[in-house]
Amino acid sequence: MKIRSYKGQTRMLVAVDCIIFGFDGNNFKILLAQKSFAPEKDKYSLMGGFIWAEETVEEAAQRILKRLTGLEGVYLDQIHTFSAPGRDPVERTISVAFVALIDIHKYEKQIIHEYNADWFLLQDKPKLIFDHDDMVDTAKKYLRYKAAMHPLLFELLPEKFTLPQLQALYEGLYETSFDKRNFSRKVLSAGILIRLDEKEKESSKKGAYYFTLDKNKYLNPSKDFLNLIPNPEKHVY
Amino acid sequence: MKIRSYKGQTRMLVAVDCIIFGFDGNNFKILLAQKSFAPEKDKYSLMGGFIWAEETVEEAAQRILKRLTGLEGVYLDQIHTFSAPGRDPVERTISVAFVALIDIHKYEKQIIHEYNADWFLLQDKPKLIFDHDDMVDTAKKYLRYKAAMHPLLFELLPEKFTLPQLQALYEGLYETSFDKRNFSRKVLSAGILIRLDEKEKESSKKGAYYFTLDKNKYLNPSKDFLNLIPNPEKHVY
DNA sequence: CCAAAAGTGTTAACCGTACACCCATGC
DNA sequence: GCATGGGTGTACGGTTAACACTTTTGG
Repeated sequence: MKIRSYKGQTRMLVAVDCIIFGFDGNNFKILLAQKSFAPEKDKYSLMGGFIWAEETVEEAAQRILKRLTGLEGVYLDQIHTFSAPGRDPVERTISVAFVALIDIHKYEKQIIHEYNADWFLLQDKPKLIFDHDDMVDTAKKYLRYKAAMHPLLFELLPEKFTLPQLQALYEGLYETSFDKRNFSRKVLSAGILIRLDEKEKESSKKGAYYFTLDKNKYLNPSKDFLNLIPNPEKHVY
Repeated sequence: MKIRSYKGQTRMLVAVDCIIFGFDGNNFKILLAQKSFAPEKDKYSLMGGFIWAEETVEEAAQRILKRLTGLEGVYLDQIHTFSAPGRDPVERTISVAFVALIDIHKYEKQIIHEYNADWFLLQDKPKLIFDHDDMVDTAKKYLRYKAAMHPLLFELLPEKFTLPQLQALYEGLYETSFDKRNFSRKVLSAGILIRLDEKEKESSKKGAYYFTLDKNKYLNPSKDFLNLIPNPEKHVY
């Protein structure tokens, strides 16, 4: 007997939802969409959508990000699949959650209004529909966990950035503050930054040197572990 | 306009697959099932199944483990969702992969033959159907990654175990060997083990003390990070 | 000249690793 | 009594973290 079909099994909708993080220089932000139709009209949700018949969940997430930000090749990590039977009251839907990290300056303008989307401070985002608040919690934990050892937060910064900006980014994620001498020594000893001659002069009289990522070393890291966070057990999970 | 249904979207099957690890005292093993029906007859696969209409993927994984091992409350981590459109040639199926850690001595007997299941040495498992080899690779990486900092490998050992057994377990996972003096100092300083008076005398004349987990401290770890692996960057990812 | 932020060096504590010998027992 | 595996302590080196002053320049 050859099985050519799986009879009697339940088919269901499969969606992806993206927790899109940005950093404005001082605070972590998250991109949320306001639903324009019932039954969730005016409520906020993550950016998401159903997956199509001929694409993977990763492709679906990239497609949705392209549509909402105009951006291709966004940094994406699949983090968890949410499957409670009642999570979408309309119809059973499984959702695969992704963390997306984008440079907030590049995409800010095109998005807002076009899709009813808005950046929110992570700490005062509105309550979201379905289990999207759980997804955001999971994403925050994931990001803290992974960033303690992997250099992925650079995805949130522009091409050129200063050490004080980078430090503010880490301090924002872990809601703590670091000694700047130790921080700069550590991050520079990782050997993935190149100092430019140019200085950023907006936020101080003296000006801070711009740095840029050494793409070779970043993409082929000899040492994937950064350890920028002292005492990770204080902050991670 | 109220939306009461999602029209025009593709419904699909959702499955779970479990990468079930065991440790026989010397080697890591993995539990595989031999398919008894076409079109994959005689080929090996992971333990899995479709999820039902009224359960989460976690519940489905527990249900399948209960059926195949008789065991409830097995240690389970959701690791990744596999969604390539052609991964199951019969019909499009999304699969959520789980790592399961079980005490091989407890469940060995009931399983074998009942479900055409068998333990294989991880290093010489047969080729598996679909993308199950990818799942096993992902699971191995996940386990190395997580075990470097979290005390989860105890799930693979019986109630009572010796330090040499515990060390062999870690050495097996990372395919390396550790200095036993450093290893025992580290693991004991974590404060989650209780030494019993009893000794294990099978594998040596002198006998090795049995230890057991301090459940309180294990379940409410003050310090979740073990750091049993020196130079994690050598071994992890 | 003063305020504000950037940049830089030293020291002490701790952690990680290497390393070697004695112990207990069954044969 | 000897072979086998179990158990233990020390010392060195590297890493981490704590700490304060000088530099630059716009106003």
